[in-house]
Order: sequence, then C-alpha cells, then structure tokens
Amino acid sequence: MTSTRPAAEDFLRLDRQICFSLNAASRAFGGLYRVLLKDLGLTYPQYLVMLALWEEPESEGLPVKRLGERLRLDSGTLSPLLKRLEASGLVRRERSARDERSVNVTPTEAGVALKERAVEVPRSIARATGFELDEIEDLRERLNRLTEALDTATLG
Amino acid sequence: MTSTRPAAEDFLRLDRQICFSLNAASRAFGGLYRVLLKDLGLTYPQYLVMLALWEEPESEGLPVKRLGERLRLDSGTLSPLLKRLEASGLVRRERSARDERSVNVTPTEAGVALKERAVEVPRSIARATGFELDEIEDLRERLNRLTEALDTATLG
DNA sequence: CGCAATTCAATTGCGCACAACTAAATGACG
DNA sequence: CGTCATTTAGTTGTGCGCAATTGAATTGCG
Repeated sequence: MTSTRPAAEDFLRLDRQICFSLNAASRAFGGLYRVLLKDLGLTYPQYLVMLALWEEPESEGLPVKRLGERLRLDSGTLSPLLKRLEASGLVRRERSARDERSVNVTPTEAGVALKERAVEVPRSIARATGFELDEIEDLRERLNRLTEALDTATLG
Repeated sequence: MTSTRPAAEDFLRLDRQICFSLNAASRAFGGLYRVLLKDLGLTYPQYLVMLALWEEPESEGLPVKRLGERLRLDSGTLSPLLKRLEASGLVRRERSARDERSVNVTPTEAGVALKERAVEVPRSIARATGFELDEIEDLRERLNRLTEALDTATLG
C-alpha cells in the first residue's frame, strides 16, 4: 500500500482540532471588540451583559440568575463583573423585595443611553468578518447546535 | 407597509451575535475538555501546548516564540503556563546556546509518554459533537477564515 | 408549625488572556 | 568598534471563567 492507515495520531495534530479554530476565532473576536468597545468603556463580557439588559422591556432589568442563564455564566463570573459595571455607573443592583435571595440588575440612565452609541458595533463587526449575513446566520446556527451537543455530553 | 425596516437595534439582540455563539461554543468545549483532560493532569491550553510539542520531529521541542505563533499566544500567557507544565514534569525549558534570548521547550520522557494516553481525547470530542468528520472540517475551515479576517481588521 | 432541602448570590482560589513594561541578548550600521 | 534599534522572555496588573464553598432566604413536607 502506498498510503498508511489514518493513525489516531493524525487526530492529535493541532491543525485538525476544531476546538482550536473555535478558540482562536473567539479570541480574534475578542481583539476586535476590545478596540471597538474601548470608547464605550466596556469589556466584551460586560457588553454582552448590557445587550441582555437592553433587550428587557422598559429596562426593567434582570435577576442575576436569569442573566446567567442567558449568557451561560454563573455568579462567580457575574458578581464581580456586575460590581464593576455598577462602579462605572451603568447598572444598578438591588435585592428583590419579593425574594430577598434575588438581586435585580437594571441599567441606569447612563446605561440606557449607552445603547445609542453601541448600535454601530455590530455593523463594524459584521463588516470585519467579510461574511455575508446569511453565511453568519448559518455559522451561528451550527455553533449553537455544537454548544448544545457538547453541554449534553459534558453533563451526561 | 406591514413590516418595519430592520432597525439597527435588531443587530443588538443577543441571539443575533455570532460572537456570542462562538464564545459559548468555545466555553462548551472547555467544559468537556476539562472532564476528558482531568486524568491527564492537563488544562485545555496546556493540552494545546503538548499537541504542538508532540508534532515536532523526535520531540526536538520549540522555542517559546514559535509556540506562541502556533497557538496565537504571547509570552504573558505562555511563560507561567510553561512553568506549570515544567513543575508537573512534562516539559523542560532551557536557554538556547546559540541565542541566549531564546528558550527552547522540550517534552520530557513523561511528556512524550503522555501522548499515548491522549489519543483517545479527539475521538471522544468528535463523538460528543455529534457532527460528521467532513462537517467538522467545513466548520473549521470557516472559522479559520473568520479568524484571519478579524485579525486583519483588528490590526488594519 | 418546624425542620430539612433547595435556591440564589457572593466569595475564594486557580488558571488563562492580554496590555504594558522590563531586562537581557543580538543585530545593524555608521 | 561602539551605539542604538530590535528581538525574545519574563513580570505585573486587570479581568474573565469556573469549581467549590458559604450564608442567607425560601420552599417543601411531615
């Protein structure tokens, strides 16, 4: 035979690892967001939190729990992050009166106002990818499927 | 008109952000790798370093610089990480005699031996994704294109 | 009601990512 | 040859991500 069998070793090659490409792409996004968000005084994860809050009707805010579900983050990450957002005057954190365990996060005036300046960000990002919108859409759908499969495998 | 024009605001929706899906997928991988690599005593970034070293012929090792290029990481990340790998006995770090600025990283016996036990990891991962090999291949290729485009945009 | 189990946020501890900086070695060039 | 710019690792500081734990509030159940 002229070709050797596909050794298990081949799958250990760095350039064969989907996770590496994914990780690299994620960090490449991070680099661009860092530049684009500098003006807004946000880090990328903080930006995600603000996106979630901006989606709430009339800026009613969200409990930390719900925020964590949306962003796939736990309180160990969110608590200090939210403190920093509070320190920079973009959100308010207050214990729920109905359930003293829960902390509700609301954007402040400044937090709501920031949305105006954020609308340009996704456009800049989309342009930078060089991908068509439906191509992005397709990629996003695949990634979501992937995440779901991986989460199931990790827990199961 | 029955439908409003696509507001810029729509692009601020969390579920429209490709970067969010990417980030979430990347962390979902992290969770699964954490489980699979626990036995090997490696974190996921440490595993990537070992993959890079295992690829070198006769385990000649790599200078930190080259390692950083392959993994898209700088010395601020690699230096402490390599120290930990050295502390767990998997790699050796030694100043190059030819160029005293450079530090060459080589797998130890234990580091080379670990490869045997690592071959199962990619298989487990592939199975967990629920994707066909060529589908993974396709996704990987798109992500690499994405990374390249983003890096260009960030620097340019 | 009273007590155990659960829920929720916060904290601690560790490792990674990255910017900014330092220090040492090397290379380029007049 | 000497000086200055560049290259290479390492260090410092900040923030994220996550496991494990704590403590307080709530819920469930006998």
